[in-house]
Amino acid sequence: MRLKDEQKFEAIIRATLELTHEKGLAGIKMSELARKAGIATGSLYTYFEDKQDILLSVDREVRSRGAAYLMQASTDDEENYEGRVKTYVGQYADFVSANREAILFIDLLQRSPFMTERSYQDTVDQYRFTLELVEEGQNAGLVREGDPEEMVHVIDSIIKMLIDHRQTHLKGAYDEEVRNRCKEYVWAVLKK
Amino acid sequence: MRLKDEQKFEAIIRATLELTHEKGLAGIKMSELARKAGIATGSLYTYFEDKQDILLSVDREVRSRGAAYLMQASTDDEENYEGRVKTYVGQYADFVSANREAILFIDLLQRSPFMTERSYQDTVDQYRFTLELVEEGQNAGLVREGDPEEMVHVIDSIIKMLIDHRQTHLKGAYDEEVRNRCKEYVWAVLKK
Amino acid sequence: MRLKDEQKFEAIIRATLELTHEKGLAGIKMSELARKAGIATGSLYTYFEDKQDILLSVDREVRSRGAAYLMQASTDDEENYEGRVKTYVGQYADFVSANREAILFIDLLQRSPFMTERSYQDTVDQYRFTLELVEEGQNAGLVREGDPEEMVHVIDSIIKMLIDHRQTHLKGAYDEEVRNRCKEYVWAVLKK
Amino acid sequence: MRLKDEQKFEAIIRATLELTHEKGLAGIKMSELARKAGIATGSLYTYFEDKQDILLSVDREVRSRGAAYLMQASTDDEENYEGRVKTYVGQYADFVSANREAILFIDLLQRSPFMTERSYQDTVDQYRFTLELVEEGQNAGLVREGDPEEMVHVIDSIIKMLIDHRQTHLKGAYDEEVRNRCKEYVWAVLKK
DNA sequence: AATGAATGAGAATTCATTCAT
DNA sequence: CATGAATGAATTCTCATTCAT
Repeated sequence: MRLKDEQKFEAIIRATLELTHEKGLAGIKMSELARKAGIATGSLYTYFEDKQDILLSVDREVRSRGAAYLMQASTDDEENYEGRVKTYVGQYADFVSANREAILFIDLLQRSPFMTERSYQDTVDQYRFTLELVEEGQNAGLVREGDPEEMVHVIDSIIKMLIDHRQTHLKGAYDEEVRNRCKEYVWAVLKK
Repeated sequence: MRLKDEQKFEAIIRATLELTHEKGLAGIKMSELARKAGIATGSLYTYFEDKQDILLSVDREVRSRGAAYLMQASTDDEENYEGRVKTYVGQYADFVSANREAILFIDLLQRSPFMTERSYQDTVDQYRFTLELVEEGQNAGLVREGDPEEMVHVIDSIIKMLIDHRQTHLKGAYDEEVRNRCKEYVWAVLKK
Repeated sequence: MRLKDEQKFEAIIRATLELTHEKGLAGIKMSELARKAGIATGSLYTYFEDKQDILLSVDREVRSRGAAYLMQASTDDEENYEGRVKTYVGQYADFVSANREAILFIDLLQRSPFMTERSYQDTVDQYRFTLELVEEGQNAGLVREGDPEEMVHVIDSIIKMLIDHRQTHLKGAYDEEVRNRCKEYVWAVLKK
Repeated sequence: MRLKDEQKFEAIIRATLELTHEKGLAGIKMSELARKAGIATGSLYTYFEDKQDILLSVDREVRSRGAAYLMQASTDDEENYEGRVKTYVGQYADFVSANREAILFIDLLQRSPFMTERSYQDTVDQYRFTLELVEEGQNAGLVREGDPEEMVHVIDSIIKMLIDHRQTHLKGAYDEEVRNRCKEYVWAVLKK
């Protein structure tokens, strides 16, 4: 797998995300996928075992890229907690905006029959940094009591909804304004 | 269509929601759907034009039932605004919990090859009551400034996330505790 | 079969002919046939065994009516042979015009898989009168030499074509003019 | 469509004509058609959209070949008009005899649920040469008066009937004798 | 008898996967 | 390796026939 052409591998991933965005998981046909990736149908099988392999590989790839991004998100030099949270939320919002297709893909795959097993741990790992930020706030008495994990999910859903709503329903572009609203709403939920 | 038996119509809708929950949209086979609904495969075509017609009809049906439920939700005799919001959120949470399959279905259908077009208006109608509640709060100076429609979506996503997280990740049943947390988080987002 | 309602039997025959005219044999659906005949689908099976039985029955019925008509065609009191031929052709043309649907039906059924066997004799019987008229002319030295049976078929096809062409392509009604042209062309073929 | 193999396209057309001849239009099954054409069922869909597309394509193909044949039919070096007509009728009869399946197919397709619309023009084009020959004869005072188009149809039906009668009813082969009879009968109809 | 919904065998169609070029 | 036509198993859909009302 993935012998010669790293570029084609990339193209297939991109095509999968685009196609999922357009027609959902159920709408992915190997022939269309190939066309979108600019290769022949048969060539898909040079890079991947079968259809499920493509989907799971895209999932893996996209998750690891997301984790990498969130890992390197820095909040260090901010003085107070609220500021650090907002900085982080801003970064997270940027990431979500830049990776809407990937996020949708993961979301759909999660609840699909293609997903045989998916360790819950994966998801936890991904949110480790956010989780720690929330727990720190709780320890400092700045954040409301409650299951931090649940709170992370709520935060996550708020940010995704704000960005999706802006782009899908209002046809507007992601901008500083949405970014700030993410910060506001998240902080409203967190603060004691 | 739908000549004889209202019960069969119902059975098909129920079977569609169950099957979608179990295997995703792509996993719906007419034969299995018929078996689950307790009728012959061919009979599906007595009630519906084709597969897409089934899915779009289920979508329509489920949406209109949701809208009907939310319309009749009463908050009248509560004295103060906060109390009325929380009563409403509680009812909303009950509804979401009782209709998870339907909500998943709508969500998946949205991005699927079966969905040709979907007027945004549909969604707005559904949220009319919630929208009015938010606007009332803003007029009374009790709710934060901001696009009320966006706020409604945020509220919606918070409630759905809380319930989904409890049931999917924590394998817990929906109960008074989750219900209360919905109220808390929503109020935190709304209040000035 | 054909117990109570002779009228329904008639209606089914008429519906079959109409439907065949509109969509050909391949386009006959039991449900549509029933609707056109003004009865329920299931009722077709009260009058006929199955689909093939309908088609063969219609064939039998229509043929026997045609034969009856042609049998009673009279040419007796005309003085000369040419006049008798033309009188007969006129009557035959009237018949063809009045029974276009039935004639088309027989024609299509002839070459269809529904027609398991069809004794050649049937056809010959039908044309007996015409045949005798031709043979009489040959014996009197008024008609060209040649296989009389073949000649009858040629005459038949000329008349049908003239009437069909007028009605189908020219959208015109059958009238004295076409009737006369039938006589002319037929006599041109026959006369020595 | 029709990307690779012109031969397969040909095979499908041939198979369609054969199958129609054997079992009628209603008897054409995609699976059988594929078997007869020597390809897999699914491959039919590489060359054609669906069943209707096959039938209409065969119709188009067969008509255009017929038109091409009749176009190139030469009558040039014959001295007199009668001779030229007879030469042409002979060629026409050869063509009809060699293409009975195609002619049957067109005839059946005409009145079938597959035929949506069929411009009358198509047929006229096909007969252009015959038409001109008749008109020439009329102008020279050698051919009877009358609508030339109608006359062409009559001629056409005579030739088809003669050949069909010989082959179907008399089980005889097409030969010089039938060919000559075609000439005789047609000339009898035309000549003034 | 009449009705028309229900049935399911069978035909049409789709599409992941293979394979000859 | 790349290609895209070919394959046929799996699925959707049709419709003659049956049957409960």
